[in-house]
Amino acid sequence: MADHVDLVLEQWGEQRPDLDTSPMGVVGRVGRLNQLFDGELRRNFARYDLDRASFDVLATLRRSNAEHSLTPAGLMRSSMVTSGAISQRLDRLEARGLVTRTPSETDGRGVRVTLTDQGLELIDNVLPAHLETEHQLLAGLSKAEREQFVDLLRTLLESLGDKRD
Amino acid sequence: MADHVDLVLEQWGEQRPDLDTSPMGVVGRVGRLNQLFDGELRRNFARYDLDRASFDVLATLRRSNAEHSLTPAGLMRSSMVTSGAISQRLDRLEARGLVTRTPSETDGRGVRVTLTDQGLELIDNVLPAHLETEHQLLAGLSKAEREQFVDLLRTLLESLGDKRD
DNA sequence: ATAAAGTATCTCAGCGCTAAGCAATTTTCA
DNA sequence: TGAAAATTGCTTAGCGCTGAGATACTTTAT
Repeated sequence: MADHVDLVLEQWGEQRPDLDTSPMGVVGRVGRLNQLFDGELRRNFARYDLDRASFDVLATLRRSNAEHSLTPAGLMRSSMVTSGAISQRLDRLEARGLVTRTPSETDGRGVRVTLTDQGLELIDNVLPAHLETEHQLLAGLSKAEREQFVDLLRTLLESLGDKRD
Repeated sequence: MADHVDLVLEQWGEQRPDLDTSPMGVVGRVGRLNQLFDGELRRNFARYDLDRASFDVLATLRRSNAEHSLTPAGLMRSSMVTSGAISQRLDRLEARGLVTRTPSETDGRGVRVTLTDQGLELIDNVLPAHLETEHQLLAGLSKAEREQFVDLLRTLLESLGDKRD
């Protein structure tokens, strides 16, 4: 009947009854949920010597096209981190032989990042367990509730300018 | 009609039509939403030389009780970070004169963290703008949708063991 | 009374990210 | 065409967090 954020809002009601702290009920819960998700997902990744950052790169390459390749800029847009973070992620993955970097043929500045056979094998091995974990994380919601939830999340994301890039 | 995650799911549908990737529609959006929230909130905090971590500590102390004090362990439970992180956060806040650390009178191991007058003034100054920012971040949802959203978030958090501590 | 287990807090090495800045290349547009 | 602006990818200093471990104190159990 009550989660941690309910307690937080009660406390605000006592100490600062003049403020409308209800927005925290949403923003706070989204942050907390994200942290709980993250902790649970990390356990799976660790079994393959992966973290969420590496997984994101490998998964993005895997789904992008049949060649499993993309530019660093493309990876950056998809993952919402800075270009420096992408460079470093690629350094690590390249050192492990999971991706390769080759110069673009059409753009002298560009690089093409491609999943190696080993990288492809790894991500395809991780994926089923990852999806099963995510599935279990959502077990507390009925199918109808999950759909409702997705609709609300999408509405909010769109209102904040989240786009298909 | 479509956000970034819709594109992601389309791509998975093309490259791995055998997998049920629908859980990503929830988990991915929660992560993305959290990052968008975070970026927007940071702008406000920066105006007061704060980050989200410092704000969380100050706000937790502010709402906890009339003395605005708590133990490091209490702060840790509330914020979902490790004890090391709390120690370092307190180091910074103490150096800025926003909180004090005094030995507990009843427990030789314990410490009581208290908001200074300056800390109290700062957090009370930041709060209204912070709430206004959060309010605007949620402007894309109607009142009814927001309530629905909160209910779903709470249901999910409870199912994951989120408690009132 | 005392040993063992538990708790509270802190320290620190290692890690990944950001922010700022750089070099190289491509695009824009007067 | 040529200069300015934009884009691409990289480097690096600085920062905050985690994870492991240390210290000191308290509680539990015998």
